[in-house]
Amino acid sequence: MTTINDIAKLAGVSRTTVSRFLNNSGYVGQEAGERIAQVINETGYMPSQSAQTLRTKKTGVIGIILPKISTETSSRVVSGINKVMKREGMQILLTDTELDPDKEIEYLRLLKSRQADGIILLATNIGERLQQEIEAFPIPVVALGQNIPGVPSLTYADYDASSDIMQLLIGKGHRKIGFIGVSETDPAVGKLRQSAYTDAMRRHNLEVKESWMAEGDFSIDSGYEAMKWIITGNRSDPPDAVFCVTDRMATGAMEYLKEQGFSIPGDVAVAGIGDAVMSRYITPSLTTVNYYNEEAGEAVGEMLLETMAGIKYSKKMMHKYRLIKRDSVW
Amino acid sequence: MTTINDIAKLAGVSRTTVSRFLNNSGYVGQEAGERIAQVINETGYMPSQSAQTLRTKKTGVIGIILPKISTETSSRVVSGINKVMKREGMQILLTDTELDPDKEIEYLRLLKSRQADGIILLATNIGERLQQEIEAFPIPVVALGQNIPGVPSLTYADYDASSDIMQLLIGKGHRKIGFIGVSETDPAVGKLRQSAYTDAMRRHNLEVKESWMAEGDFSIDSGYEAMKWIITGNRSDPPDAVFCVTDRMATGAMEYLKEQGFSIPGDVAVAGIGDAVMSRYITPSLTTVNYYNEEAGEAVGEMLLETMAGIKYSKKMMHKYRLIKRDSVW
DNA sequence: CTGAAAGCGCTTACAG
DNA sequence: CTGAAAGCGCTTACAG
Repeated sequence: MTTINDIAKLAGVSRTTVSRFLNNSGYVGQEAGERIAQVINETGYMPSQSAQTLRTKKTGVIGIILPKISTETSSRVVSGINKVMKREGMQILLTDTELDPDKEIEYLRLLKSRQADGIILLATNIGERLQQEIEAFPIPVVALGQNIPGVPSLTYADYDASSDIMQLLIGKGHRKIGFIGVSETDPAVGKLRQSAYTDAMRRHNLEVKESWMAEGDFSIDSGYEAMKWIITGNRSDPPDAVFCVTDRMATGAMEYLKEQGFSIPGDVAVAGIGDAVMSRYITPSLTTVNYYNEEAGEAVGEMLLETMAGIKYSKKMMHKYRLIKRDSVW
Repeated sequence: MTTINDIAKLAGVSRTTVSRFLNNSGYVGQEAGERIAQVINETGYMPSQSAQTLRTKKTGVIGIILPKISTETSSRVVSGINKVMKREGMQILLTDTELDPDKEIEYLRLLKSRQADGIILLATNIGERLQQEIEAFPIPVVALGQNIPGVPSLTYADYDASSDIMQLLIGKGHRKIGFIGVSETDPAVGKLRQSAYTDAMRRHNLEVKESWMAEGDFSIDSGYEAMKWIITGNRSDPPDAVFCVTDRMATGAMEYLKEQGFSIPGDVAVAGIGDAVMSRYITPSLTTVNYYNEEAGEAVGEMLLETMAGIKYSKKMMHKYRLIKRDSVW
């Protein structure tokens, strides 16, 4: 590999001058500059990132910690983050916890060792240890999707969006509303969305039956199983609507309902959250809420940039969302 | 940041010894080792990657060049690659060309400057310049999805899979088969799949009507428009089946057909390629072929590892696939 | 306008 | 079993 020394020699100047030329810092004589430019061109020289990093402490890389790489939400978010990082000439280092909370800490450390300039964390839980780790962390961290104390966080409007869904369902006359959620260890998706459900039911004096509530694990299959469990357990008194905290689980739930001959939304209305592409094309199309994940990615990217620039206040923001009424709810 | 010098001082040894301890190279006294281990633990010390890289020329990072980040195929592939790279303790640097061929070269150079240990290229085209760039490239490159001359490549069985689809359609008695493809600048998806279509038609002495063939751009909408164009242009003699080279375009095509009151597969059978999750849940469910993208990602990851290990033969492999018969074809 | 020198944090012969 | 020293490829005061 050609180094800055080779360039200097070939151009007949010192490497100091080459460096100045490269970084556009300080004066470089006209003639010298031209010779350097030429040599660089001929050799296809590229400065060594690791040497630069060692000196400047800047890698030009930010790390993203994702719960799961191959998910529609993740890829939309990454796409948004990528958009702003590209603008800044920064690269992205992807990291995937596969939903294992321990890995969140592990990757935080890894990214530290790789000297990421900043980190975007899409946490699924926010335990003690995680918070401690971040507190003493030498690298700017921002969170997306979960509110982490002391960390600039961009969250989705989980409670509000869920309330809107419930409002819609109740407004349409549904009284017996089931719920398919996920584990409450996930504050945003698990707790918040469920609270919105129970709060809405109570606010309208509707019965919250334990047997109408089931828990899935984000997968389509788990939605199918959850729906099955609810229906099987309430043969005589099935719900007439079901709120699923995720489009994928809603898809599974619909699959079961259709198999069993329930008409949607005639017998049972169904609503989800997330606006997966699929939701528009299944039959009936799914009523859901769009979280503008890509824009959220951009926004959290900007937050990170600001934080990296030294703006230290702990910013909390909630991202916009939009209720999308389709055919699975009348 | 704590450095190896801090650790050495705190443990009362030289940094040479700490380095040996860290890398498990050469002898380290029992007692010294224990002290070092302790100090490292207390400080949470992590060696600086850039310093290590500068010395060893290994970054532990591989680059992936993707046509588009937020796509089901991409995320499956990345997930597979990630699986094997994680095993090797390597990180992934993601790069997204947004379907711009110039960026393929740009990112190749970028990854060179970042000293990626290897590169996996998911090209969409394979122009002159790209090949030249790779030829003189100092870093191992492998390709997925396209066969690049002189480069170890793992390709999908585009021709065979498409032929199978056509065989199925023809076997079911379809004679007037339409085609929705993509630009032929894409050798794999554009050319190969189309060749399989025209070859199959000719082999069975079926007419290949220009007006039954349309071109989309991978998007659902473009499938919709392509189908519309075909139907509109053939009012008196519409095809009774259509082969779409992509599930997303097939989804759009079905959407249009359903809107227009065609029954699927009664009036028009539809088939795609890719096995998007969605394909299983739309109505009717879509006949398609599964390319095992995640496994392909693993396989190409292994190919890269081998290439990095110095195995230089230009390996060409074709990945397995599976025809999935569902309800959009009788 | 330009260069010599120090130093970033490691690893690796080499010598003991 | 351990350490001193050189060097990886840069950038950045500093001096001229």
